[in-house]
Amino acid sequence: MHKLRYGEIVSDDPEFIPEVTVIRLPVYRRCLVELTEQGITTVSSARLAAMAGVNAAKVRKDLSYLGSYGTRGVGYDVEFLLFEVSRELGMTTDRPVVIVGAGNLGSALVGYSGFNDRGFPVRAIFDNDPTRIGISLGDFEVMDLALLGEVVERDEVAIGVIATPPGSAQAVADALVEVGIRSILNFAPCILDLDRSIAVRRVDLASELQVLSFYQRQADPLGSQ
Amino acid sequence: MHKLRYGEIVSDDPEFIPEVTVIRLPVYRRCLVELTEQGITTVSSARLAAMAGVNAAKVRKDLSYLGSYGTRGVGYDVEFLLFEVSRELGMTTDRPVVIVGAGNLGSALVGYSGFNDRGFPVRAIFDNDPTRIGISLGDFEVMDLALLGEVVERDEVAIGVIATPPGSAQAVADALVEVGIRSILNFAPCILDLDRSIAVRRVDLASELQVLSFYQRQADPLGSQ
DNA sequence: TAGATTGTTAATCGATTAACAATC
DNA sequence: TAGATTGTTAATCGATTAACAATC
Repeated sequence: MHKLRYGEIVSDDPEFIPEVTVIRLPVYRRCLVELTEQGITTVSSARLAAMAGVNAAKVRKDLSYLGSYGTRGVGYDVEFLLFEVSRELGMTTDRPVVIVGAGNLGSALVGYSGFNDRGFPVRAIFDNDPTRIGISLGDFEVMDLALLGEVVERDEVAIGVIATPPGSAQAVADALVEVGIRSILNFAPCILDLDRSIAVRRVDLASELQVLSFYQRQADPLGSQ
Repeated sequence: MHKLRYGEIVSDDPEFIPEVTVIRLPVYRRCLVELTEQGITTVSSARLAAMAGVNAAKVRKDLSYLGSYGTRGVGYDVEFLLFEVSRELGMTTDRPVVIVGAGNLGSALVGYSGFNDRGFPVRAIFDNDPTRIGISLGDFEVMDLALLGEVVERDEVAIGVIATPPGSAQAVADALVEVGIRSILNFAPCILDLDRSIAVRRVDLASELQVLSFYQRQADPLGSQ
């Protein structure tokens, strides 16, 4: 079977799911979890759309990429759809995570329960600064980056999180790929140059604030010049 | 003058900049900062594109929304373009920030230097849990959420950051809007229901991991079922 | 002048959404 | 059966990008 690489465009492949749809799947999933908690067993595309903040046609189109999981005249079975979306997102198995960079952000992420709760258990946090190695952060002790390969192999780590300053991010990314990591979540404000087969998601907190700042300036141009 | 609201589509307005372009401006800005640090004074769209990980036509198109700041046959003056992009992003003035929610994530964000460094000084962190109020976090003491309005007015706070569990996020968002905040960065994994005039950016760390998990499952379907 | 590179147009591509037949 | 709602098609909309005249 042909295996899709991250970013590869094969829109006539029957298994192809557009990236914009993939990005919305976690939103739908969260809505379905909420419905389950409320004891609601069936949901229409209109209701799911209202919860997710999108329109109903988009929900139906997005879900149709996964299969025909709805029932005409009725809607979607919440439990079944939640299972299918979770499966599509590869959440039937845990994906262990390591964090590189034990500064403010890394220290926070290592203690962030949202990862563990959703099937992404943190296995270790690394740094290359001798003054940081050995420090205790909750249940973890900051490890020497030199031990990365060992931990990744031992704990079958699937995802590397980069929480270093931008200057070190590329070297860390290369090191992660070197030891076999294929998926990277990058918090450093820089663009990583990696093989197209490596999946990278970037989260840039300052960029988000800058986007808000842009719209604030537009809304009130005089007060902000 | 007609003032653009967040999300309002007025593509024939000569001042209109597509949101996709706005989202890329911080990336270009960071590249320009890097070029400045390297002492490079002129840059072509091709070089800027390579740094930003996009294509040159997109760079030129994006920058053309801001004005004609390049010189044919030469390129863009780095310093001048950096100034113009920064101005467009409303970065000529500081935008004070408050954080609501003093859990793991909020505690980390309050100490994250990336905010302060880029013109978004954190002014306070709030919680409504009596066991957290009064706790010291670096330079800050966790404040009672009841004092939100007072601080926002006194410090002319521009942006509210929500770092609460999803269950409290909507109430916190309503409280922020109530005291005059028009821009919100939401870390809670939920969709906020707010007036369209309020600019909201959502950062969902678990969603990002789920997207990576999706592509990992596609790359290796057998090992991850 | 010759070479380089922008700014912009127009073509292409992909995403969104309205509409409706299928069907529960 | 009548009403509801999906799944999918086709129309629309917007974003990307190739191409090139303008011009430094």
